[in-house]
Order: sequence, then structure tokens, then C-alpha cells
Amino acid sequence: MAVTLKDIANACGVSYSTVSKALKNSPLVTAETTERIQQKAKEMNYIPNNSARSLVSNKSQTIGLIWPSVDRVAVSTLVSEINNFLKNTGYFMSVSIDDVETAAHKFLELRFDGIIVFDEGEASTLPSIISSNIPVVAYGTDRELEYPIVNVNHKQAMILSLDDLMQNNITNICYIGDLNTDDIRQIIKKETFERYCKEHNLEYNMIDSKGLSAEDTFFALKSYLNNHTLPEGIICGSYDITLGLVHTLKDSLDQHIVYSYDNVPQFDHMDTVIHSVGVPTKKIAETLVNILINAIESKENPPDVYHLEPELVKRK
Amino acid sequence: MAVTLKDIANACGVSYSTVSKALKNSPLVTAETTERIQQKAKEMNYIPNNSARSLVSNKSQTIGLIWPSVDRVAVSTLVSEINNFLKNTGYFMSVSIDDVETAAHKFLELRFDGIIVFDEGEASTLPSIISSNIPVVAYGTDRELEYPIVNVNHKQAMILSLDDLMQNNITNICYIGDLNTDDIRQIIKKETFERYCKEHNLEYNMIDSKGLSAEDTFFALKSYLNNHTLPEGIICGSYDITLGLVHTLKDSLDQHIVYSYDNVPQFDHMDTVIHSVGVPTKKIAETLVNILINAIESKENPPDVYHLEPELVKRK
DNA sequence: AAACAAAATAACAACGTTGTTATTTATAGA
DNA sequence: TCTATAAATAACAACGTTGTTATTTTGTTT
Repeated sequence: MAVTLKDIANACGVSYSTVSKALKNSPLVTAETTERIQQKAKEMNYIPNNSARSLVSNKSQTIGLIWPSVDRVAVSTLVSEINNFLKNTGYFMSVSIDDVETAAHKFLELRFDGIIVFDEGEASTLPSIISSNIPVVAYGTDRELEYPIVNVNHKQAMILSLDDLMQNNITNICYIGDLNTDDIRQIIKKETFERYCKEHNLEYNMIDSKGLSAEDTFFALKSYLNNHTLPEGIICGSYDITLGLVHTLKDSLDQHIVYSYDNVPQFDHMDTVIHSVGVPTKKIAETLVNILINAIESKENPPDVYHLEPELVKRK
Repeated sequence: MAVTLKDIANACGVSYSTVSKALKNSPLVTAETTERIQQKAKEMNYIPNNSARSLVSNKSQTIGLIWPSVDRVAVSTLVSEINNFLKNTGYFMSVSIDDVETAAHKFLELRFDGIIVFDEGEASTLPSIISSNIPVVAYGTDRELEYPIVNVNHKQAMILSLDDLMQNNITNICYIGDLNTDDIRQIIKKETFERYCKEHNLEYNMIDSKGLSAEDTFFALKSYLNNHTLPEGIICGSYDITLGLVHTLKDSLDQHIVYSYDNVPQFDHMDTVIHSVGVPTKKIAETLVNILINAIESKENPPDVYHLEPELVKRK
């Protein structure tokens, strides 16, 4: 059985309430007793019981993150960043890879202080979360959800990269993305690209990556290149799609100017020049954490949708 | 504030201890009162308080998984499988991506029932875990750790694939792996390969992937192929290294017989034929979960090192 | 209808904390 | 030496459950 306040109290010959105060450096306990008690506590390897604490204080200092799609690499960077920001704020992050409904219910049982949801587009009504009043924030595309959501302006990102191509007088361009999907994000990118090109009378081209992974893109491009060539300017619909392009092109990559969605730190360490567009991962993480912690600690309701504006990062 | 047993008791005109029993279908409560109470509980959206429960029962029905290296894709499959097995056993899995020391300490505070550690080789003494008596199991290579570890027989896996090559009379072979590293697993593979070839007077070759990722391998192979060719039989040191090989070779891959370490389910869905060797992910997950749950529920200490024997999976 | 057993429900202690209130001990001024 | 006061520590209630013990209600037998 684990060491309790009472055990330390017995060992020190004081009452357990004094031990409780001493361990949190209360001014109500004299300096020397505090010292003596803390010494003993460490010696006995005391670890506070979060359940007991949480029961009386109604705080667990823990945030639950619901991440049903663990296998998406791009997202893992965001998860790491969120963990860092939460740690700085004094909260612990507990991740569940269960589906939203299951994870949310368990988080409520555990009386966590807040929940972050990676909303991957599946229908998730979350009646239990909504009826309770635990602070929730989601990262994803805005739909009619009942909790605040942090959203990224994909349309503006596309315009940013196209504007930059125009300024460099590159008019021979293409977009590589998943063209036949109902992923709302991919659709926005494709449509914005097409509209812009038409409005500016640009010569354009759209290449289907036939999926969202690097592998999909690799194979799709391999067969495309059998009887086509790629134009000078290329815009890729995601980090993984860009990876696929890099693997395919490698040697001839420097003949192109490539813009990629997703401003992840990985681009900085690549040995090929890729410009990227999107909200930096750090920024997204910081926003999610700030909104949530603010909702927890100030009890004021955050805005329903929180838009983040993308940045263009040019390299070399 | 959340709904409690007392609230339901008031609403039903019974005592809260009756509500407690009714909600767990105790035979001590008559069928009709049980029905009435459960109805009301659902109506009021009651969610049990795990802290209170855990405090009195000393059980949280939750397992902590320490996974400091989220970005390793291959591992995410294993994490998913572990989650499935745990769910079947009635436990919830909470993942932390903090370092082992931090995560373990918080798990102890949360009074989780057990801990799974992905031991990535960093020095981790874990004094706090050891001194407490929470069941712990690690997945990794066996070192002088103070808790049981599930280990994979990498040596035997190499022998399995080499034996198979011999049986097919393929004597022109090579190994692709990270040759200059102090990762014990990579070292074992390299040394076993070399010793076997020498003992059997085989013509062999070892190619440095210069890293563990698919990208590293891709670039290493690209430059290697400038003035070399690959032999018929190829053994790859990991799933990611194999991915790099596939990307590099693609069209001419069917001229080779490829064996890859890591028996992950991804191989089944690949459109090229890759044999794989290693312990199936499911098996590893099942073993980790079984050892841990057994330690929790039967209180008997598991063996310090648990070896899993690899299997050779031949495809097509 | 009384007496008793069985069934149903209520009351209570405990789990390990925190924060408030009560008690003891030390320190000062007369 | 005795109060009055401040400082230090102890005692206690509460948080929401569970499991045990105590009480009430119901049903059966005579």
C-alpha cells in the first residue's frame, strides 16, 4: 500500500493536517517542522494521491487529448507541441486513441479539467460532453459543432502561394492533391486553386495524388510522369503529398519551385528547398492550449470558431 | 457541478447507498427500484466519479502507456493493438508522450493500475516506479532493468530469413541496415548476418542505410546504386528501411527476393511482395497486455525477461 | 392477530486529501 | 505570576463512492 499523509504524520509525531500544510509550504507551519516533514516525505517516497486531491479540490491538473488517428505522422508533431505548451501551463496531457465517444466519456469519469479533440471529420455528436460543462476545444474544420473549434484558413493559404508564384512571374503551374475525396480541406484547396487560375488566366494543371499518404502520391506521380512532365511551379496539398513528390523527383527537384501545405518544423531540416504555407504547428498548438486553459481558469466561454491565418515561409 | 449518487437518491426518494447498489445491478435491490433508479440516472446524465471510486476501491481500471517517441510510425500500430487488447480486458489506456520519469510519476499520482513503457534505450532508472509496487512491463531490449521486459529475438529472426534464402538456393545476398550505430538491435542484426554468411561461406554484402528512416535509406541507396547493383536476396533491418528500398527500386523490385524485419500488418496491404520476419505486432501487444493484466489481477510477479520467437511470413 | 423470518432499504464508516475551526503552546506586558 | 495575545499545531468536516451493518418493511406461519 502506498504511503499516505497519515504515515508521514506518524513517523514525524505530528498530525496529518500539519503534514498536508508542510508539503505545500504553508506559512502556517514553522520552517523547521516543514523541513523535517519534507525530508521524511522524500525519504518515505511519498506520492500524493490524485484521486483524493481531485475529490476535494475538483481539479485534476490533467487535460485529455482525443486522437483516434494515431497513424497520421503529420499530426504527431502537433501533439508534441501541445504537450509542451500544456506542461508549461502546469497541466499533464493524457492521450486516448479511442473513438471520440468512448474517450470523452472516460475523460469525464476521470474528471479531467478539459478536453482537446482532433476532429477528423467523422460524425461525432458527443451528447455526453455537451450536456456536461467541461471545457472542450477541437482542431478541425468548422461544422455545426456544439463546442469551440480552431480552424485553419486553407483558402487564404492557397492564395498566398499563388500570389507569390505570380510575383515571381511563374505562370506554368500545377497543383498536386487528393482530387476525388469528400475531405472538406482537400476540396477547398482544389477549388481555390482552380478559381484563382481561371480568374488570372493562368495555364494550370491538377494532378491527382490518389490518396493522402506519401506512398499514394509516389505511385500516382510515377505513372503520371510516364507521359507528362511537371511544370515549374508546384503546389502540394499536404506535407505527406510533398514527401511523395520529393521521393519521386529527387534529382530534378531543383528545377521546380515547390510550395507545400502544413507548416511543420520538418521542412526546416530537409535538404531540399521547399516553401511552405499554413499556420505554423506551434501557433496551432499554442492557440488550442490558450483557448482551453482560459476556458478552464476564467470560466468564460471562448468564441465558437477561431480562425488562424496562414503564413508563407520561403526558404534558402 | 456534476450529478452525484445523492442527487439521484433525492430525485428517487431513496438513500444514496441504494442508488449505488441499483446502478451496479446488485441483487440486494428489487428489480423495479433498480429499473426506476437506472432510468433516472440516465435521464439526469449521471457520470460516475472515478476519483471517489478509485479512492475506496484502489482500482482505476486504467493503464498508462509511456511513449516518448510519438513520431515513430511503426510503433503506432503496436499502440493501437495494445489499446484493443486492453479494451477487451476492460481497461482504459492513457498515453503520455512525456519522458519516462515524468510520465511514470504522474501515473503513480493518478493511481493507475499498471504501466507499459516503450523503452527506447535511453538511460532510465525509474527510482519512483521501482520503489512503488505498481506492475510495470516494458517493450524493448533487455538490459539490467528492475522491471519485466518483453523482448524480441532479433538474432533468430535473421537466421530464419537466411535459412529460407539457403533453401531456395539464393547465395548472392545483402543486408541493408544502419551499420554505424549503437542501437543494440541494429548491431545484433548486423553481427548475426555476418557470422552466418562466414560460417556458410556465402558471398555477402552489407549496405549502410545511414539512419533508420525511409528517407535516409532512400538517399543512401540512390548513391550506392550509382556504381553498384543489388544482389538477388535482400534482407532489410526494419520496416522503414524496407519502405526506403521499395521507393528506390519500385520497378525492378520483382527481380529480388526481399525479407524485412518487423511483422507489421502494413505488409499485407502492399502491392509488392515482401516477406517479413519478426514477431507479429498483434502477438507483441497481446503479450504485453497479458503479462501486465496478470500481474495486476493475480499479484504474481512475471518473469524478468520474456522472449518472443519470431515468425517468417512468406507472401504471394 | 401475534410472532418470526426474510427481504428490502437505510445508515454508517472508510478511502486520502484540503481548508476551516478549535485547541494547545509560546511570548509578551503588567 | 497572571493575563492577553499571537503563533503553532491538532481536530474535524467535506468531497463521492463502496461494502458492511443496522433498521424497517413485507410475507408467512400459527
